Amino acid sequence: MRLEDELKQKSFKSPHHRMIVNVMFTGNWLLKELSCQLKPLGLSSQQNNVLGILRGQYPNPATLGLIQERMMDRDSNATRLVDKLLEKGLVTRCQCSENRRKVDIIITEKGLELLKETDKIIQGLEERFKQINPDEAALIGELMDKIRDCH
Amino acid sequence: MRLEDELKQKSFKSPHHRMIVNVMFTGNWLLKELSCQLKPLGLSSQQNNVLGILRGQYPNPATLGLIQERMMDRDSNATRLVDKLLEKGLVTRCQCSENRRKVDIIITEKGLELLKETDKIIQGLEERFKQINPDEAALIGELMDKIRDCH
DNA sequence: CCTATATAGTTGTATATACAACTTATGTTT
DNA sequence: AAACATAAGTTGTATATACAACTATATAGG
Repeated sequence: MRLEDELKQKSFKSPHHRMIVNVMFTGNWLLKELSCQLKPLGLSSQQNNVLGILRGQYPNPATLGLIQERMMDRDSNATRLVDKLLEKGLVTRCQCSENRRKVDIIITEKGLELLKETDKIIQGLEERFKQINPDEAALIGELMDKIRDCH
Repeated sequence: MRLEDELKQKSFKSPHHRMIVNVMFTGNWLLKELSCQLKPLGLSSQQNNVLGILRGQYPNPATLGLIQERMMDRDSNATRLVDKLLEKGLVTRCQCSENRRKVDIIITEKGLELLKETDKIIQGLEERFKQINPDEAALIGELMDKIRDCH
């Protein structure tokens, strides 16, 4: 559906205005599609994001700082996200012996297993977008980079 | 900055995967840019969104239902958003006499004045994206529509 | 009419988010 | 080595969000 129909709005002031609103709207739309599919697994999109980062480090530990700088949404509270994952047994956490200010966080076997499920969800999402061909997908990616490159 | 550098990640599994992550990331990034500029005016982006919808109806009233179906984020609680705007004197609210289940919400003069300020902010944002030319902006808009058009 | 159903908002609650203040540990000066 | 500064996490709190349950009004059927 066109953005104008989604928002029941006749038009936008300029192509740039329409672009800004549409990227925010579509980003949020995508996030909700994803969240809603992750929910049955008991994961929020942010928790899934953290798990993915931990898998990237596996079998090495990650610190909260490392997690934070790689998260999609930097402002959220990594400590409490990790708390949640800990409760579910998806990660382990212990004080780093070399630098006791740091905490070492490692994804567990159970966490890795769960990620296999979420991988399938992401893959399902990708397949849902087959009306977008790979060239277009790449183009969209480049254009997004370009939007953020405005200083 | 490229998405890979933002997230300190080497690569993505496919152009589609990169697209999905990049649209979510960039949408959120845009939202924060906007929110952070609206904050000095004491408005959240959602409150600004509602005010804009009310201006679209002005001088006619809008009901909560109408607001809800036009909001960028439909799941948020329109009642409480309007409460906030009411506290700030930016809207009036009264029971609709023809159908007493409905409430008529109208933007006040003060609300209209404030929107002039937020218009400037949006315009400022648009100008920040001058590295994107109007054709590209239009293209991005169309591609966003296409992403959501996947049934 | 009286009951059932649908509509329009409101309220409650659990969770999440944003931001600032606070600990604790390490590094740096003098 | 004491004092100060910085770094890495944690905690507190106010606000926001998501979802479900609830209230009040209106419409429709028997």
